[in-house]
Amino acid sequence: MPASAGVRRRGAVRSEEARLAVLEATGRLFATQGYDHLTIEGIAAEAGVSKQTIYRWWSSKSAVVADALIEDLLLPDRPVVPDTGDIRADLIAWMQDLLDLVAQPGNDGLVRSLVAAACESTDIGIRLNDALGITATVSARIEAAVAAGQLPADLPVIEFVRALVGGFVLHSLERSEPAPEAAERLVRALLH
Amino acid sequence: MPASAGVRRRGAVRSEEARLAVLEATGRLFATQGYDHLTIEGIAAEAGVSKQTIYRWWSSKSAVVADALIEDLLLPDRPVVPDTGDIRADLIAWMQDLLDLVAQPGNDGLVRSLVAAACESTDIGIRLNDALGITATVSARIEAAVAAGQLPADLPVIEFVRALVGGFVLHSLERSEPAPEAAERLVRALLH
Amino acid sequence: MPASAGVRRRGAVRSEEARLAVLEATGRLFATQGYDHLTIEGIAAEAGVSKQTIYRWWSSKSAVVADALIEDLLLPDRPVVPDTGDIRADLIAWMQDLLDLVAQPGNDGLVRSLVAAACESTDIGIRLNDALGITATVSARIEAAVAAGQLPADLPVIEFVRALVGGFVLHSLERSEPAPEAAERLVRALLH
Amino acid sequence: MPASAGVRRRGAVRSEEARLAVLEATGRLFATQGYDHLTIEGIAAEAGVSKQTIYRWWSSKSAVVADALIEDLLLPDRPVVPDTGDIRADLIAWMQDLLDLVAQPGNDGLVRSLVAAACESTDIGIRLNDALGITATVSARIEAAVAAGQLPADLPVIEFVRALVGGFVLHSLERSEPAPEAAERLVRALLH
DNA sequence: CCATAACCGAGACGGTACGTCTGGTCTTCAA
DNA sequence: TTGAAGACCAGACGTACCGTCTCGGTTATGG
Repeated sequence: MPASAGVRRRGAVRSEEARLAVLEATGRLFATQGYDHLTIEGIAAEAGVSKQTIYRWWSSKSAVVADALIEDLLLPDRPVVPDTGDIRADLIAWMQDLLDLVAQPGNDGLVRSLVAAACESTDIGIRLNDALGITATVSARIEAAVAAGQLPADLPVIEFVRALVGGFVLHSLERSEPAPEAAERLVRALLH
Repeated sequence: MPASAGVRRRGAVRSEEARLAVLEATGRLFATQGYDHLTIEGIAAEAGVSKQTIYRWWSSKSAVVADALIEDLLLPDRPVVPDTGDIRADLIAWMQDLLDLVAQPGNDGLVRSLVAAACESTDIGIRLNDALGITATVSARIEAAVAAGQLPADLPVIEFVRALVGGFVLHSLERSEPAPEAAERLVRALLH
Repeated sequence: MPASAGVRRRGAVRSEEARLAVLEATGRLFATQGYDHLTIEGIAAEAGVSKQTIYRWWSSKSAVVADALIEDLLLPDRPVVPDTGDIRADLIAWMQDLLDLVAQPGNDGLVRSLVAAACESTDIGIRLNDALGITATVSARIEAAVAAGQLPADLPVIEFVRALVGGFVLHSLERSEPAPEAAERLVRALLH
Repeated sequence: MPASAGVRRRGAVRSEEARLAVLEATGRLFATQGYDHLTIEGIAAEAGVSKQTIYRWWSSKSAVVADALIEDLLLPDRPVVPDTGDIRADLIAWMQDLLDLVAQPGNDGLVRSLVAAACESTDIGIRLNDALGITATVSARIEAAVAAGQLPADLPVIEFVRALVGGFVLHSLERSEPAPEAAERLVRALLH
């Protein structure tokens, strides 16, 4: 029995159209301007929505971004972790895809923006992992490799993934020139 | 006579007093308010300096912070990497010191602020590593361990350090509760 | 159905309270500081209003002053032109009242400020005459005198008034000491 | 050689070159930008002179302008009052020349600028009359006309001139369109 | 079939900080 | 000692957003 339905309160219902317009506008502006140049007024204008409508449903800029993140409107085309059975080769390939992605013109500030957003908001920090599919996908592959005996049984998987992604993030923050062997070296630092 | 001195240009010389006052004010405010609540006007007021003097010598907030960073005015008391001969134990101890440092009240947002600053500015991103003494000290210890045969000869040292610090940074961004074995697990993820 | 109402534009309506606070603050500051020491920030602070509210409705300092002028908030107590039937005596009396007004302490720079304002802004220049009541009141008296045969039938009234007030203004700009017969001499220069 | 010169004080003497450069630069900028957009820094730059050199010798912007005025660098080509024996015709002609002068493109703000300068500075206000040649030339003509019996013997000459010029000034401040009979009407307002 | 209540757009409001500009003072160097 | 150069403090400029609020208008229940 859906007791939850309860007394449906009177009045107009939340406009799904407005909700989506806001999140999509956020995605567009995030891609072009980056996180810190994102403004509530800018989102409202881009979405054709009033500021009040945003403030009614989200508490802050970072909350809007966090929502856009879990709706998959910020990073539409994420690389997936391949599965060839060779964990080392798979991680290198995945790392390379990530490096290629951020090396593409227009994606310069993508990592920086995401990290900046994570710095401002606990929510984003937490969801970043989830939304990136990191925990879900990579961790699963790592655990499979552990089970297959390719990696030590007592490997702290979460920390391993964190180190891998963290290495990638710091590399991006340094804006190092894209070295061809960067992916291979990073993985080798962890799997030696 | 040192002709190298060249033609010293005329006019009053830059006030070292003002320069230091700005950087020290930046350090104080950074500690108390964090990077994003830092304002040029606030720094000017705290330093007893006019805004124009800041804009004359620095191009942006992040440039000021970058300078304060390399003058060691942002993180006065950084943990040092111990050297007992056991590289694993040393890294764990160092990691633990770092975790303890950011766990102290008032240092909550320290890592977040630094990373946020690094997101905004290439300079800060680059100098963050240098200024943290990471490259200098940790790398030296790692290389010594490689030379001593404790670590593989072909270990990519830079990437190793990046993964270690990156893991620490992501851990901080997630605001995970401080687990007692966090340091040990992170190091074990890399040295397995 | 009141079709006349038209499409009343949506959104909050302009705050009459804020509008008046700005103009009254302008009047107060104009009296104490004069036109050129008047600042938008000063007006905003005095009025308890944000700068943006001023910039939203007025294009410049002079526009604010022009508005304060036509709302009669700059020169609250202006002398009126008497009407005894003797046009010469009336003009002398009025001139004397004006001279006395600007001779009062605190009113030193009043004329200078008004003229300075008129120099900067076409609007103020035009409204200055209107607002001073010059055109309306004095011109009417002159025309009555013309009709009564006290003055020539072809007297260019506008130019006559302009010369009278202009003489007064130049006298004020010269900061001449207040001569007792100044009013009488000025009128006699015109009515000889 | 005048021994009276006494003990010529030591050190370099004031540079006449710099003094003139400042006044000429002031004249140029005054013509192009008007009084209120004139800045000390702008004059210094235009003159190739340091700010300090200006502040050492003049107390304010208006003092520089006042000096430029009496050196005849602000209004190089002033109309002169003709002398045909017919005082009415002469004044009309002179008035017309003045109106034509300010009607020329580029001279739009000339009167406004001068009056604005006079508003700021007593010195300028006083010298304006002198420098305009008003007192010297016009007054002489008026007095001659009085002596010739063309004007009443008891005419207050100073006030008469003031009314004439004041009428012209107010006319300019109003930015009225240039009427062909403006000069004639203004003079007729005074000589009726 | 209203009345109520919550929605929506628009946009005004008091604020904070921005980055620029000018003013007036000062310090340093060269002549 | 002067003039040129230019750093310094001070503070106003006009702009951009912030987060809150008040409007007039639009749905959707529920009495």
